[in-house]
Amino acid sequence: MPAPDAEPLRAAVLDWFGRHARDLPWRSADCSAWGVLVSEVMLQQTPVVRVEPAWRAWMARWPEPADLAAASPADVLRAWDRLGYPRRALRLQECARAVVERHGGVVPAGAAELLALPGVGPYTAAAVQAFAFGRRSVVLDTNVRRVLARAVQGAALPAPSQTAAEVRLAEALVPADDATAARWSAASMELGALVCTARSPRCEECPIAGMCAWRAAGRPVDEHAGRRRTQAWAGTDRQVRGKVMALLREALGPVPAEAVEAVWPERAQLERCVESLLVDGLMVRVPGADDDQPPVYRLP
DNA sequence: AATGCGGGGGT
DNA sequence: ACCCCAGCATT
Repeated sequence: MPAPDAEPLRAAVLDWFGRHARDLPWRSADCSAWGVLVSEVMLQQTPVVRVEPAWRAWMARWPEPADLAAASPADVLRAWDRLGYPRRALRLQECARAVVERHGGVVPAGAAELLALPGVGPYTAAAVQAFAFGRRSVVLDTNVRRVLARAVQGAALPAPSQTAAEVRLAEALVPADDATAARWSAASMELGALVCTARSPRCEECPIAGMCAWRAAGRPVDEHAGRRRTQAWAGTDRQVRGKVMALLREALGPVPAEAVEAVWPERAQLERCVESLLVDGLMVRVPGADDDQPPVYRLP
């Protein structure tokens, strides 16, 4: 299964990348390693088009780890705005503080040091090594997984969860030298993002259509279809938490309990969500002045 | 290995 | 309506 024709495949993708790579700000030659790390955390489950303006504003406001480390969490959460999963914003600030405390304010280049940072997992650590430091690493995100599933494995889509076999395959395809490996990582991701897309792939524009196992097999349907149930959204705790966070972000000051309760009619669910937001450190409860006065809530 | 965790845009 | 998006932390 490890593609016998790895070299032509890599060459075609790298050549295509040279002509079609997007001009994203975190790819700029003068972007700092911290800028790359910030972009990667923002891009964890949030599309590029929504991250780009947020990243520009964020980096203008807090250009160095020490700047973000010194900010108030409330400001951080407001600047995060609607990027989603606001716990990531808190982790990014914890990450900034860890970089300052453990590494003197300089983003580390080693895999172990990167993985030890809050909010940094296998993907992000590999991405920072490649894109910030030009080092060889195995960058295996949803885009690369899909490209490899189709081109090499002949499947419509990768398995719901990442397998060890996928990591081995990806590893086998990464070029040996640092510079080419880093460029391959960006190129294979970009191909998945722009051409080999999940929904309606543009095979007619694909530089490796001629060597694609999925296309050669007649583009069979997804074998995991039906087993991919999406998480419901309407009425979930995630939706309720999102409403509470939106209220707190937009408020100028502390919010009365009554206003928090107004965002959702089901009392028990709202209480559960408020408690979880408190546990997550995404909000703070300030007791009322009197014992029988209701509390107020604010961002941390 | 499974779950929980936002929010918006494309199809 | 449904699906997807440069995942991570926790259980």
